[in-house]
Amino acid sequence: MADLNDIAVFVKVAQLGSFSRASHALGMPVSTVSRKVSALEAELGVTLLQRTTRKLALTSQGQDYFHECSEPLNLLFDAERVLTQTQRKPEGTLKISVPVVLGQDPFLEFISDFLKLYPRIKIDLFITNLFLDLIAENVDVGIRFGELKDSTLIAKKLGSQVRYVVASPEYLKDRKPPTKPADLGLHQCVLLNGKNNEAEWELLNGRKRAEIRVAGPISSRDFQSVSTFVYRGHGIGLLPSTYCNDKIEKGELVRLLPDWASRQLEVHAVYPTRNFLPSRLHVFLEALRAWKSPLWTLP
Amino acid sequence: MADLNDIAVFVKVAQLGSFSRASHALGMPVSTVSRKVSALEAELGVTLLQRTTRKLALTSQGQDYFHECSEPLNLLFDAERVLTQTQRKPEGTLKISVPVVLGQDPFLEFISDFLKLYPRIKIDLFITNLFLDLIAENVDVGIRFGELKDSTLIAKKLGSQVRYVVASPEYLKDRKPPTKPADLGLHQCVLLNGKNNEAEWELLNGRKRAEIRVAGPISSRDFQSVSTFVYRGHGIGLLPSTYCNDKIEKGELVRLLPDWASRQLEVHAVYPTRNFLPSRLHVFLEALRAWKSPLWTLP
DNA sequence: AATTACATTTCCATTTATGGAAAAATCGCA
DNA sequence: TGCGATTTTTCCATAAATGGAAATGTAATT
Repeated sequence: MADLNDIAVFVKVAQLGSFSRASHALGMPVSTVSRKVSALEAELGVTLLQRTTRKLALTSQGQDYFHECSEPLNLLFDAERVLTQTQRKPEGTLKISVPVVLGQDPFLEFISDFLKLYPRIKIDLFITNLFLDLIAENVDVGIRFGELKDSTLIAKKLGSQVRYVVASPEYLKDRKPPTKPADLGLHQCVLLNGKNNEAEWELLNGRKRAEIRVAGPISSRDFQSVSTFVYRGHGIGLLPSTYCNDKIEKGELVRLLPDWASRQLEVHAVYPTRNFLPSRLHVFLEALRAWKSPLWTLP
Repeated sequence: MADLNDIAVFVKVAQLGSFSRASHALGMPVSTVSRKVSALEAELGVTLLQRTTRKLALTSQGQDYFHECSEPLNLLFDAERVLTQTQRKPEGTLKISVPVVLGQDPFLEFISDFLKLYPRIKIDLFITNLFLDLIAENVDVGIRFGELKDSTLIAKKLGSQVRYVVASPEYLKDRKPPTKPADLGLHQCVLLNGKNNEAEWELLNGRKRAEIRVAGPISSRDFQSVSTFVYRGHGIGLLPSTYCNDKIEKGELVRLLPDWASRQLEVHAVYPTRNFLPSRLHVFLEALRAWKSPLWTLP
């Protein structure tokens, strides 16, 4: 196939009816314009332009070819303009994947505020605990708790989360509080993502580690629900510190086994490697970094 | 603007989902494909392809850009295919300009035969004695009698024409035949393109030249008509030898002043300079060269 | 877990394209 | 008719692109 840049040059010459004017318009020397048009004619085996040093006319084939090529070239130019404009402006669709625990008012409010700040951005939100291959699923960014698996993604740390063993005074009123982790097995617990309303809790105390099988009457998939049931005395919970600290201070919750806590989880925003970050992703990451989430503490 | 060839390469990679397959399809080394796609991304400031050495996926912007560019590139490819196909096959429209004297059955029959031979060719015929600028008027080919003026045209000699002074025996029956050119002024003459039924005839006899003002009752614009009136005894005519020789041999016409004749006119096919002759023009010129025209003798 | 196969990226010698200047040609004006 | 202005074409030193080989990295297989 002919050199596409030569075609664009030819079209510009045909439009302006002059090699000189075309060279000005294209920002290239007249000698280059001349050579490229001649090269195109040679490649096609067709005379497109009838020319002397002072006169220029399209041959009938040149006219046909010019008409056939003008529109596609305009479309290509438009495609580039739209692409680069979108890239530079915070606009377009962001596909975001977050775990179910984030699918709550605090995060939804954050998203709402973000969209009010950037009205040209659209959000396509996946709230799932399933592992998503961000590249294959064409997801722009995900939020991940805990260890990261996919090393081809870029990770930006958002914060960290530690969880405490807590219960309401009401729950504890008629009960003997646990004095060691194993005692939890004797208690009703409110679970996050329990299986058959059972779960394994891993607790650390310095170098000491305990794994306890716990059970309870209620299991839910997000900390909002879980914490509400804990607050209302339905059992002991293992809640992020951000859900507890205020209430513990106010006496509305009691921290149990205070020397023990969950393993500290790192929270990251992850996204596929890109040489050029779209503006919309860039501003989203910045907003995310600044957000005081109830689910993690800032670094 | 981005390098259009880079765009075409990107589109092929996106289509085939592989640099290697794209390099085979495009007949270029994989290193070139890689570099061109990277160059395009750099120029646009956008990551179009998400890639590891084993995985390739379009970013959402890459997908959009791919969809925007596929159709225009196909259109450009089609335009080239149509152009080069038309160039190689005898098809398309031929614009032909001929003087009025050719606008007769013999030439029209020639054109008819030509079109039957090449049914895909179309003829746009100008029968005019006006001088046409072939380039400006986008005329493919013209037939010219006499000296050529436009040096930027290519001329192919078709033949030559000389005209004789003749009259029918019927006309001469009761008249004294002319014995020198000046005597023609005393006779009725049948004119070609006369003004007010008068014309100037230039006759040569070796180095001798005579210019005679002649007049007559009939003037017409083509040799078919003129010769018919001469045959029927309406006066003396200055007819192309090709119209006379047979009839002179048969005694149906009498050549007068046999030492004198018109200046010899060269007949050419002329067409604008072209580095690449369309097939349709090429075959037309060959047919014209081979045609035994009543208006000129072959070289 | 290690190795192999295969794909993409990078490097460098060679080839090709470019841009500026000069040559050539044409048209308009005096 | 001749000259000057302007445009296109050609030439050549320089810059950039290319293609092949090697390097790098990833995924599949053993």
